Amino acid sequence: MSEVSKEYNFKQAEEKWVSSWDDSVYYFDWESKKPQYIIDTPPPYPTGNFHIGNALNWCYIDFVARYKRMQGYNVMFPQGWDCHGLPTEVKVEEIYHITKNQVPREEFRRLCEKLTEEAIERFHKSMARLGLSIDWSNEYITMKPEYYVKTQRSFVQMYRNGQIYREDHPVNWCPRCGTAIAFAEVEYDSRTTTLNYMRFPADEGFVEIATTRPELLAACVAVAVNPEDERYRKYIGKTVRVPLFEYDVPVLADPVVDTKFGTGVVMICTFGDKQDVRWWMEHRLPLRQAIDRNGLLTKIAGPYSGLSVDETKKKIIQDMKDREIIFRQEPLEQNVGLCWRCKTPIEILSERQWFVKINPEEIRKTADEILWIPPHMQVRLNNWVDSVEWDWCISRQRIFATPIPVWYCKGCGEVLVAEEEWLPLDPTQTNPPVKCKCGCDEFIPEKDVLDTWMDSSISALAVAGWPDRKDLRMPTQLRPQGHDIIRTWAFYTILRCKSLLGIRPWDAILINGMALGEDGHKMSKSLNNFIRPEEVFETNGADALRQWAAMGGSPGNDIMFQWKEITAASRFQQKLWSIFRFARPFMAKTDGRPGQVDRWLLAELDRLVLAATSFMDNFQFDETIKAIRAFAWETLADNYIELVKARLYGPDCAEKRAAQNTLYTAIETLCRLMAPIMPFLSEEIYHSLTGESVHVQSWPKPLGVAADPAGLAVKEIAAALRRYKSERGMALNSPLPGIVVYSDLGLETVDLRGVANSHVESRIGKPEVEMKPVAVKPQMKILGPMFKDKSRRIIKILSSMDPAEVAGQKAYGCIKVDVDGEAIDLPPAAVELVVETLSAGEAVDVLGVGDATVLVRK
RNA sequence: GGGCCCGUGGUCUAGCUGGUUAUGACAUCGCCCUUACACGGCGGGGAUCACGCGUUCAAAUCGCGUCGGGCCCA
Repeated sequence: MSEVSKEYNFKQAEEKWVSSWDDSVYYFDWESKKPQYIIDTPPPYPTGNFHIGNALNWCYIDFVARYKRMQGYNVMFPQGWDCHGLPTEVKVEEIYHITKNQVPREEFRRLCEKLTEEAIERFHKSMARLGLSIDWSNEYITMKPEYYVKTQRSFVQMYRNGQIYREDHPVNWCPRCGTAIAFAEVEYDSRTTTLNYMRFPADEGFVEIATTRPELLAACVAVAVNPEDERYRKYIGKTVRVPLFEYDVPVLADPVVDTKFGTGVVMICTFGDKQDVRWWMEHRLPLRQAIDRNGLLTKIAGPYSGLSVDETKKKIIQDMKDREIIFRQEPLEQNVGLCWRCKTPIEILSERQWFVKINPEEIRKTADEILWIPPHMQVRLNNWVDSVEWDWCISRQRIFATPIPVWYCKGCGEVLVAEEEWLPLDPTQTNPPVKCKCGCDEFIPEKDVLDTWMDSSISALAVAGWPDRKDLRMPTQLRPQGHDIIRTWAFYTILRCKSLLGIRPWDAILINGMALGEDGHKMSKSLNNFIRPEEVFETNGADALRQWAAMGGSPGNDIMFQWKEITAASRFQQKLWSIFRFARPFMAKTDGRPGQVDRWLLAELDRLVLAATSFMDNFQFDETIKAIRAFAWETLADNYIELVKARLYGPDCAEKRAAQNTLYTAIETLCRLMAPIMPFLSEEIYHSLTGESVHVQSWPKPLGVAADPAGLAVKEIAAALRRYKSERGMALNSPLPGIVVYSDLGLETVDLRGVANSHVESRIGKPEVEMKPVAVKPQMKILGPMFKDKSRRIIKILSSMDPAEVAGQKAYGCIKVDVDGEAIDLPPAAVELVVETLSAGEAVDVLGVGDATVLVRK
């Protein structure tokens, strides 16, 4: 038998298994008769590196995937890459010092693809090192034609179904990125701006208006007042004159106008903010676009045209001050919409864009069919759905994204949407194979591309075999994701799946929290609280990081990265290793009939199996790992192994074989229970024990061993004897002069001898010592429901009674109490007694352990 | 301004469909090198479960309010 090192060499073991495991055992089997379990895994954005937050998310997924596989499911744990989008474009522009328009489209796209491929390679390495059981036969890469053909087909189908349309509509616009963005991509930040008070000439005198955006003066299409506002009632229906630009706009009445803000008169521009859009639509106002796609003022801004928003603001304020149009200014805290990517303030422009219809009712109903873990996360989705005002703008004026498969006829302007069989294609590279209805065969390609969420929101469909497989596997079983993308990825996926197939995308959605740094803040490089998974792989290994993820608490909670958790995880691994090292020479599958102590251990093991199964079924990974640790460390190592050591060291006999067999069963089962959370150490031990991989084994089932109270009693007596020695300063291996154990259970003494290091006698019954009841402990659990409001009185009376008297009555089967003259009978279970054992002989110590009594000769 | 989550020993955390002595980890104190493990063993100390009111025989757990922290949205 080869040497087993004293310390568990996690690095050597983990690296060995990473390079020798055969990934094909994790492949989804499309032909299998087993029940399917498809996980709609997040396709990460391949920029930068795999970070701790990813690791947390993927640990959850891997726990579930491995567990379900062992439970006999045909599991699919696919891995996608959400490649397209602005961050990669921006990175390419940085690296090559170019802008997207300085190189041909195809060239720019190629540079983006190259950068993405490199990132995917890095992610692959980290993921393998973390021990993820990914099904690489189901990898998808959204920038590849094999995937984006699906995105394009989904576009075409939704267009034909009337769920996608093209229209002039206000959109959020990022002037820096030069593209439209969706609301989900707008974030808000509080900034101090200036509220400018200015005078608009009216028929009689002036109307005073307060605005934060004087640079939009040329876009003013109306002013509005509250109809209840006495001050301005006379102006309603009349016009006022826009200063500087000298044209008239109507004065509208709208109850939304806040009479207490500014002067109570608001300028409506197209468009300063979302509220302007609402008013513009409601009152059917004209459009005056003063800002263009580059964030510069248009020609309607007269002298300011061609200037940026900031320049205009400065200049126009000065001009209006000079002419005494602006008569007052004050600072104001205001929330500004920013582009999520580059933090540039967004503008709202009216643009001809492509939109996906949003039906809030349908999304809410579909979300109700999904199991949300934890449930309150569904509220976040509902809040978002309720706040949606416009349809989803899906066209982007960028390059690195899925092309919109559309052309416009040069002759008649007719929109030509590609047929599904023509796909995949890029209209800027390919002409349609048909002529337009008008006979013209010249087309203008659609240069806009699709929002990246159009790619990733069909991930569930794509992995389940849509659109080509006849045996489409929808709905999938699980969507794991973070709570930060509920309003985007979860929302869009539900929307698209419902629109395309009319069903829910998943049976359940499991939300993980964010990984926080040790200081409790979100991990970021700028806060210097950033830990890379690779660091942990080096110092403590992947299993330790996985245990941290499991220990983090209930799903959905943000969890802090803590080195002490990693250290604790490593210690547990070392403990398991020591257990294995000790047990290895003894473990064997033999015929020994289990004794009382063995049966106790096996019953505890059954309890662990049942608990772990229920925890895993409910995604309570923290409870699972805690239960495993408690069993391995306390039950198995500190109690069972200490008890059976003497038997194992002794010569071959039935009792020894029973212990050998029990030890084998316990460790073999433990490995299978640990396999989803600690795949490396479990494999290391299991493989050495059986020669097989633990990852193709089944999840343990209880053996059906009934708990034997005698085994538990022996374990407790052993603990009491160890304590007895410890308290008297005796070495734990020093012999006690002699022990007699009294119990009605007929206790086996074989293991007590090893603990006492002396002869142990077991007798039935009670010893000749006085057992004196000294206190009565009322059992509220029983008394409360039985006697309700009387229970408080009963407790008082019980505590005033002689404990010996109560003990006597309890033994008799009924405790009589007198409550204010009323005689009440209590069941024996209503009280427990605290018993003090008094030594009768002079040379004996008496230990009361449960129902057993131990006499220790002095 | 609205919604959601959270506030438990020094630190982090479990429990929260109400019912013995409130879970675990780390830290801390005492004793112990007992032939798997000192990254160990045995034992101990440490919590008015944020605060207030209420419901109840009984509240960390349910309700209302206050304060504090976080997230999402306007």
